[in-house]
Amino acid sequence: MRRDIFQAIADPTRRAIIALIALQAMTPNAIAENFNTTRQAISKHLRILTECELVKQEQEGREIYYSLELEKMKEIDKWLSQYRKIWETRFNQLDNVLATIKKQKK
Amino acid sequence: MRRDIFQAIADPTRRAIIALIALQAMTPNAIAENFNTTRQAISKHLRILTECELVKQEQEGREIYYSLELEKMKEIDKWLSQYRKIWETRFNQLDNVLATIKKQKK
DNA sequence: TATATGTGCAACCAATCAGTTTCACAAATT
DNA sequence: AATTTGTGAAACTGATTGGTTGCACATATA
Repeated sequence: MRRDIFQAIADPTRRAIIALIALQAMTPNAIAENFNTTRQAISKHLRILTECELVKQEQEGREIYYSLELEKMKEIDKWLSQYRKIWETRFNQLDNVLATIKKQKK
Repeated sequence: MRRDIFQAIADPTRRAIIALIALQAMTPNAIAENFNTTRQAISKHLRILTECELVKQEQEGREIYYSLELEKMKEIDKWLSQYRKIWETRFNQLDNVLATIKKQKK
């Protein structure tokens, strides 16, 4: 099933999961311990995150380790970059204005 | 009303609105012309975007101009930066590995 | 082999969401 | 003064969401 990354990161619990598994892979049970919900609710969140490939799984015996797929996070960065370009340009323009003012003062 | 930015950008129509008004302020009518929905639906999206301060309004007679609040977009960038840090570190680590391999070849 | 453990899936439910239609109202135009 | 134009708000609707409970099933452990 296709999934939208932006819709995936819209939920605060899912963002917290992402933060948790960013540095080390974790099992659903271990992840669920950090939240005030059932294991099944976390399992559903993990399914959504996996479906949009923000998270990958690795089976190890009966345990499944979930970890962050950083490559996919870059897609958000890519989307954001078009706006970053704008605010950097505006910042430079402001910089020029300030430089001009400074010059005129001299 | 408080609003979550991530929930606001989850909707594809709202992301399209953001893209539209990123470079120039626009009225709801002008924005709605670009979509296949009613003006009222766009009005609702604009309300949500305004509530989380991703978008600001400027009244001009009976017209209201909506434009992007770049400052707020930076909050997404800030959230993303913790993960950018990780992928940059990993990239450098990979870089070191490659450098070592290259050295050994010599 | 019997039991415990780790996990995903399906069915259900209340809440929220995105959209429509209808209305209200102020500012511009005739 | 009457009409048109630009807009937001309210009420309603079907779809989606996040959560729960109950179940199934494979892998460990006793």
